[in-house]
Amino acid sequence: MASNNMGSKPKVTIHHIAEKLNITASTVSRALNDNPRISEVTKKAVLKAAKQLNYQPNNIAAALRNGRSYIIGIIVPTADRAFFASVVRGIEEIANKLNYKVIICQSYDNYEKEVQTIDALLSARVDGIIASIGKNTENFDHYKRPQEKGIPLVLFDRTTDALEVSQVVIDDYLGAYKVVEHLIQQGCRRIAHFTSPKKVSVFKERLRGYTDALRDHDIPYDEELVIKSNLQLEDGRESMQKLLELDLKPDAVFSASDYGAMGAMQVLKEKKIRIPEEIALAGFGNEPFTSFSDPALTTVDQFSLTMGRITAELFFEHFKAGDKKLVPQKTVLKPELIIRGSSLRNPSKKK
Amino acid sequence: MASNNMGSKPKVTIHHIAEKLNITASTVSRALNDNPRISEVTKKAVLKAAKQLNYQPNNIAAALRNGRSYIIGIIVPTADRAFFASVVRGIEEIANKLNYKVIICQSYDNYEKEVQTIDALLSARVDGIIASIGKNTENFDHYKRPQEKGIPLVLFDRTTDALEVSQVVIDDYLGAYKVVEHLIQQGCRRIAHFTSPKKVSVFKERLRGYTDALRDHDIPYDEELVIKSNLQLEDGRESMQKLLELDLKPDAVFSASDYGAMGAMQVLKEKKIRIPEEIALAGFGNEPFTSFSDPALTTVDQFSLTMGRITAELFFEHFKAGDKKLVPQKTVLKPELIIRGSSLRNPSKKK
DNA sequence: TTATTCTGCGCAACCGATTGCATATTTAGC
DNA sequence: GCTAAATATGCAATCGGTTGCGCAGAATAA
Repeated sequence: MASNNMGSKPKVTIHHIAEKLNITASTVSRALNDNPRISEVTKKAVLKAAKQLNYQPNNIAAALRNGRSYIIGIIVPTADRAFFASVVRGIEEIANKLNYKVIICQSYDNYEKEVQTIDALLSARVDGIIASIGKNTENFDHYKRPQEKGIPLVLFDRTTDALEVSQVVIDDYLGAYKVVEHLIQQGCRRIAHFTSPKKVSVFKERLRGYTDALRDHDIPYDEELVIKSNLQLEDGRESMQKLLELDLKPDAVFSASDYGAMGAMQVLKEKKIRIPEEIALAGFGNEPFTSFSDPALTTVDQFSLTMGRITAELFFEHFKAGDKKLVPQKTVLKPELIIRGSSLRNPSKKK
Repeated sequence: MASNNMGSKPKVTIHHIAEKLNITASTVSRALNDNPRISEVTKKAVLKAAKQLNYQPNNIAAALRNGRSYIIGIIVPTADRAFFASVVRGIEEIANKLNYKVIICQSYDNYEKEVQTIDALLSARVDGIIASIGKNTENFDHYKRPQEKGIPLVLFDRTTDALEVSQVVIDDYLGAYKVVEHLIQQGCRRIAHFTSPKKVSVFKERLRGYTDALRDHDIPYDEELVIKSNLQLEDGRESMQKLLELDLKPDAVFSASDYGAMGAMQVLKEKKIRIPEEIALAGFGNEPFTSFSDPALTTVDQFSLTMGRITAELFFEHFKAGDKKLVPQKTVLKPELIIRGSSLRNPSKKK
């Protein structure tokens, strides 16, 4: 009855189990792994002894021997934005089912940090990396390193075609196109757009969707309606104010981020400009708050949870393929336009 | 020039570096760790060779040898709620500075999953665990295991006093008290409260704050004004509807969660009941969306980022203390009342 | 009865880095 | 010029499982 775990670390290993049962560690190891070459009797005895001794397997030792850690690394710009948090959740869900754990790393959109993180994950001997590239990253060499080391890499959302890797993105172009088309259908003709100066593909694609939709509906592109900023709440406010100073004011604003749209909404409400009658509003991302504003914000849903799951699944495909490298694959998810009060000029339609 | 990393795993180890330089692995190891017993000349040579060979340290091997993984495990109910995401971010920030990585695990408020997670983290040989207890957990034995194994554990937010562990919480009681006091000052007398039936301390504390504030201001406690639910958006809607069916309707609602409050707000707006004139509203948590609603929601900020940082710092204190176990310590953060339009009946005050 | 195939388990090397304890070579001390 | 103290590096064990190979004894086949 007197257990001798007095200090702090009992450190029970398979050798202790072996000793207790007068067998070898090999047998214990095989028994614990349910190896068919071990008799049922022995297996039961081992399991029992393991429980009695309060044995805790040491994955580190196993990982060293097998070269497999059962951990995958995730790199996101920030973990506290709803979109990334959901993607991470989706990834974790799938990973867990396969007995994998995930390490979360945040790059904070910082290039150096991103490079270091790759290195750290490689040293931690993760079995693979799933990442979303930081806003300020323009050189992608560090993303080549995992592949050189033979560990799979999959990118999501903020990706690049400069790398030969599989990626999961939503069709930002299509999402933006749908938004603008919808605004046009609502009767808007001077549609402004908030975009980012950064070379991030998602914003470039949204801008392209915007311009193409205009063109396809014979609406001239007006440069002064396209405002570049960091797309945060405060930026949205400033951008909206700039627009209101124009001689020819817009009758709609499509922001490439929900935060920017919220900023615009605040300004419009302060100035008692009616939404959507005078100026319609739409964002992108379907952040949770968009459904709570008044009017609720029209936006584009990115299926973040789904994106996480699909990314993880794609990752494991590559992982299982192992050496016989799969051809990089680009999965494009269809976004969904969420029409809400901020852009719906004909509420009578709502029966 | 001809590198031979043709297959997939070059597997460069310190032995290869040693071989190349005609020294031993011991020396390489010491050189890489900047051990003073190694000459500068050798160190430089080692570093150079390491770079040439594209050497990647294997932390797993080091972890096995030193019994330190430089990884800490975090258990949260869900990673995609703003509050937890921010706490995680705060923890990660501090951990990273000390060269630690974090593994995120989600319990999904599921007891079994929580137990399994503890076990998985223990097997992964994390250097410590930081956790927030799931809603449905009523037996805490699994949280005793890390301590038995000598690895530190710190709890945050959803904690329990049934365990001898350090914890970081906000003063839910005080936060609730302040909210109710504020509502009373705004002239409200029939203040309803949305709470949870679960045995989670945070909700019990908020309820206590509510009742005490009423008592201290000589307002009778009315049981029919306290509605129990899961506190999500839909629950908030239902609860609000119940309240509106009362003979004596409330003139304020204090929800223990922002989501519940938003649900209530939706119902009130649909019924054209003016907020805050007829019914004032307040939530708890300062979720990002609370500032975007119209009217913006009065709520309580929990300083989630700060909580994460403090939790991590407390954790590392314990970690450094090591065997000489520190006395469990409870850090209570002061929450901040954020007064917004949903409860401010005297806007003239806003100069 | 002898040859062959299973079964069940032990032996020992291995994964890659770390470190206490030598050992060899200088440098310093007197 | 000889011993003591540094200095720089090597040796070998260790962390805790895992696994290819081998070897008994039992079961089956011939």
